[in-house]
Amino acid sequence: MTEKQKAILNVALQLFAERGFNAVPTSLIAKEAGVSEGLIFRHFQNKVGLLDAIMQLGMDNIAEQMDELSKIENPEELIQQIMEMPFHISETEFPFWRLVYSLKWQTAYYNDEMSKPIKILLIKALAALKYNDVEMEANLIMSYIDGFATTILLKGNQVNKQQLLATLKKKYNPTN
Amino acid sequence: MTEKQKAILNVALQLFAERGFNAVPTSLIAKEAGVSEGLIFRHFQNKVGLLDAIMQLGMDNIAEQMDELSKIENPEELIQQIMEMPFHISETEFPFWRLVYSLKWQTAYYNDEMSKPIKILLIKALAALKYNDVEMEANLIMSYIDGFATTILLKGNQVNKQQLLATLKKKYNPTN
Amino acid sequence: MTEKQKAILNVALQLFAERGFNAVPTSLIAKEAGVSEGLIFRHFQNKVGLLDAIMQLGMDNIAEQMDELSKIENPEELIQQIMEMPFHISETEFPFWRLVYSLKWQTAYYNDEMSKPIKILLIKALAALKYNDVEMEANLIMSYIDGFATTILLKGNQVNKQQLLATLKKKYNPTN
Amino acid sequence: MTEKQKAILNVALQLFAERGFNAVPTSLIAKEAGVSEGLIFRHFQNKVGLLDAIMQLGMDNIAEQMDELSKIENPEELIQQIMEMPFHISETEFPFWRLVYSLKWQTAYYNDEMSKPIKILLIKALAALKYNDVEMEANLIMSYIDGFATTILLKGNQVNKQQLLATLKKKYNPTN
DNA sequence: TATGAATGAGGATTCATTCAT
DNA sequence: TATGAATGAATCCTCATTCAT
Repeated sequence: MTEKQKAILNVALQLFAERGFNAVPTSLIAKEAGVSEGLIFRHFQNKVGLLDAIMQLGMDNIAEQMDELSKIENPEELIQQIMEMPFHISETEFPFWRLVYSLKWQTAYYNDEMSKPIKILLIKALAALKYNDVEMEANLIMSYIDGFATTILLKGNQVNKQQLLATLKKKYNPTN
Repeated sequence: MTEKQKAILNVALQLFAERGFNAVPTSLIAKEAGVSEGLIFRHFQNKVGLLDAIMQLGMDNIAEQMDELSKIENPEELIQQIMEMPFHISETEFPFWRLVYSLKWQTAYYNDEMSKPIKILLIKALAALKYNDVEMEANLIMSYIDGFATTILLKGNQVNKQQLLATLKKKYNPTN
Repeated sequence: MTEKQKAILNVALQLFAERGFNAVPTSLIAKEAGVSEGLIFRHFQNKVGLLDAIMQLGMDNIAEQMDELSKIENPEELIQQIMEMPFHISETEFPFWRLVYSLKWQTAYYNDEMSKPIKILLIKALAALKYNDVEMEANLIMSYIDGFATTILLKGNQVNKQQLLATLKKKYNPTN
Repeated sequence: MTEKQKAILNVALQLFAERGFNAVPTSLIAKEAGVSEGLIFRHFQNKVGLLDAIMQLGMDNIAEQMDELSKIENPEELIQQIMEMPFHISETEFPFWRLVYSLKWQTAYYNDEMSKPIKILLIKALAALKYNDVEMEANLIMSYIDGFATTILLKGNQVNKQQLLATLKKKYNPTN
């Protein structure tokens, strides 16, 4: 991958995340990335192809994080870690996750591809803990996660992440 | 308000909610509403004006619900009712809430205007219960709400709302 | 049909006939017709839609001429008239026929839709004259017609049409 | 001429003949020929240069056929041979002749360069036969040729060439 | 109030062509 | 000789918006 390709992907991710996919013209991406508009199409076929490439890259990163999580053997610990995920999103990952969440609301694209692997891990851990309704409990936790992710991604530093997490930890106990 | 105005507002709401504001051309709204393209602009000035009108109408509805909530005097009961709000969104309100949530992700428009009155109510109730960090606790609950709203609005009937609510009720106790 | 629609159709026909469909940008059509480029697409959907409209109009005209021809009862006379068709193309019909012939060479579009009704008439007349191989004789005459049309449409007034027709008439006798 | 040059010329000829010069992007030629896009321009300067090279090659081939024809001393025989030319186009020459005929209809390029040498030969033969209006008779025959070429190049094997030629031979006698 | 023809700026995409390697 | 990344002008088309009726 050339430097210019990387520049396009980076700039497009930032802009899509900030303004939404449909609100960003390819001409702006080209300008901000310092490349000709034609180059976007040469490398990614069309605007959706560019989005696909961005999502693919992001999913590759997630795959690594998933690998880390799946190494955790204690189910309680695993559930805890999964619930804390939104709190550990790094600055560099913010744009990607903003994009993922904004796309959720446009039926046309990627709905919840992104969350499936997490849910599978969760279900395994919950089953190990002998929950009655594993599916429903997983839904509940996934909802929590979506809620925290929404707050953190949208409010940014308007909210004290560490304190919020502490409050959550006091309250939530997976085994009760 | 004429029948045609209502038709425009209805159709626009449905389409904006399904595809996102930017992805819906005014020409399509006109066609689906059975009116001329010009009429939209005569009534609402421009596309953003149409969105404003939709949001205003939605907020008027919420105001009524707020009035109901603010009549609850028991703070625990109030908190409970607020947390359950996403579970009580009626089918007819789905498009409006989908629109609200999708707009959250596009910095350009309405960020959280919509949630402020709820948060204020919540803070009052939490203060009455002598919470230490009222603001943080309110943030936590607002996150929960966003999470459940996301699940319910996006998954629709793929998820069993009643069961999910029951599971939540077992777990969550505002005073612990 | 508005004046502007007619202007677009006229200008497009002239330009397509002169330079070929693919070599004419819609921006040029708009400019020459004195309309905005958008109007072309509003009325004809896309560039091919514009071509379709032009062809449809032309075919409607031909239908009238076909009606005239089909009234001729004497088969020899009919064949004679058909063979002379290229010589009677009026100045105003030139662009249309140039377009028809130029499109023949681009497999993607209208191949010989245009000539079918003529061939059918021809076959009927030849059958009435008890030809052995009616189909083959029709092919021969259609080839002649294509040849004369090619000469007349491409050479314009470089060639003396009347004299050429006279020479042909001396030579060709359908019944020999 | 390298293999790659030949590949470019071959592929370009096929594509130009099938779809028309303007409808074929150089990128497609490069891809189908298995060469880089830049190579076309290194060898042929620009797209028109490529067309020129194709036409030149074709004309060189025709020159050979012209030499053969010009050896025929009997004028009646010569005229006969010229009229039969379209029937003797080999499969491999089809694309070239299709291209020649399609270009006739786009004023920008080669008009009838290609037919001039044939017409000269024809005029010589007709003069030898003491025709009154040699020019007009030549035009008539050239029209026939264009007509048969059109039929044969466009209808391909939908039409029985041998039978059509036989029918023509029965009918046409240059000296009547 | 309502229509729908018309506009023009801008959007995605294509394509001939250049150039560093 | 050959590649393929890169360009930028041009092309088809969309869309919010205006305006005469």
